[in-house]
Amino acid sequence: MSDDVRTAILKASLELIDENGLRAFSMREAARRAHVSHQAPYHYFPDRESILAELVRNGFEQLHTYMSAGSTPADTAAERLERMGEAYIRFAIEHRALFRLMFRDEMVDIGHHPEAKAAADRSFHLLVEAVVGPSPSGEIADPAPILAVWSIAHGLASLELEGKLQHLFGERTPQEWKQIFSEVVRTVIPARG
Amino acid sequence: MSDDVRTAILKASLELIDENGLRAFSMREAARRAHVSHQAPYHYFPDRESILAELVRNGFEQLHTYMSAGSTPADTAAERLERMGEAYIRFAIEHRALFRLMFRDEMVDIGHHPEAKAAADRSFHLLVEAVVGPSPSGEIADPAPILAVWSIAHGLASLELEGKLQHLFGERTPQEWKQIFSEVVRTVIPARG
DNA sequence: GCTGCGCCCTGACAGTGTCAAGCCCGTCGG
DNA sequence: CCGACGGGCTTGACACTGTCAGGGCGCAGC
Repeated sequence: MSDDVRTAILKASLELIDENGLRAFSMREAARRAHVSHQAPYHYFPDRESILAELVRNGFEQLHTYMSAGSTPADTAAERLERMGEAYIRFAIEHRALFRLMFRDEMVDIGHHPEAKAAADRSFHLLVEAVVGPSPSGEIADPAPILAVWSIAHGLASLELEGKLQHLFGERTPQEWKQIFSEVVRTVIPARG
Repeated sequence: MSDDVRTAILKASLELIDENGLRAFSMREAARRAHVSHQAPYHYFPDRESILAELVRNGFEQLHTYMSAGSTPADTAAERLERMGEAYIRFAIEHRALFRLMFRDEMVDIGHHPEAKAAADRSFHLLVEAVVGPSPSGEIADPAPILAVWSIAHGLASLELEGKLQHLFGERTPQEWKQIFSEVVRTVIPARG
């Protein structure tokens, strides 16, 4: 039964940040929405950051799903990269608050939360394989091409989420943005050796 | 005289985030460091966000200095872009907390602070000119090439600041990172038409 | 029948941003 | 010379936060 409370707290926490941004999350408000006392969350999580870390872990698992859905092995490497970049950006836009949380290390220091870190590593490994081909060993000889595709996707997603693009390029429909994103990704990705 | 208090509060605020991250900032602690009461800041700023907005404005002015220092008109366009990207990333690394603050719209909503927005726009205009050449009119026909160079620089800087690069690629010296950054920037930037 | 423990509660504390009100002192009009 | 005024800063209070301390209730096992 008690897992009900745990999942209710997580659900309430995610709703809070989805509805009103990262600053809207508080343990006491999450507890209120889960209809438990302000101390009940401490029975399942050692502290505030651990609640968020669980959301981050789930987030990276969802991101993994997005990215792997976009990469069927039959295609060329360039096409896979393009679809993976689009999937990364689509995830960011469809889960705005969660994406921000996943990359804000002053809110969740991933080094303190091994399960979240493991999930993040799995997503990252998907990207590495798409760039350099299947490589079971974790070693990365040349980071530059991997960084190039990751940076472009992450940079675009970040600038969009922080409102810099609407702000500077004017309002556009989501459809138009998708078009522009594709163009940018396609412009840049074939450039790596 | 009273400007002394104002600048002392700003100085204390910047020190706080520099020393212990964005979460370390509080009005009361900044007031304490400025040796004034916890309400003195309200005499100069309407609220907490306005203090941070002033830091953001100063930050964008510094970023503008970094970027324009890297673009002397005699060079080729590609070289200018490369140096500007490096300057952008160098600014981020030399002012980690400030850079984060400048791009966190849930901490400072730039739309509510016209002076900060104006400073941000000036930096942005520098980038636009470097990509499409001098264009006094604010109109941007094709956002894709501008977005490409901005995203790569912003993505690299963000991933570095959030600790994702050390974390996944291992520890490297700042010198090595600079080398890798240059390589990435050079890989990507010539790719635009 | 007693003990222990999982599960959840109430209560308290220091810290926060912000509203309200007051105090000190230089300036200025009469 | 004196009284009102207002800029610059203060103390006090409020609701809210995360977290520590401790209690109570119901069930399992001895």
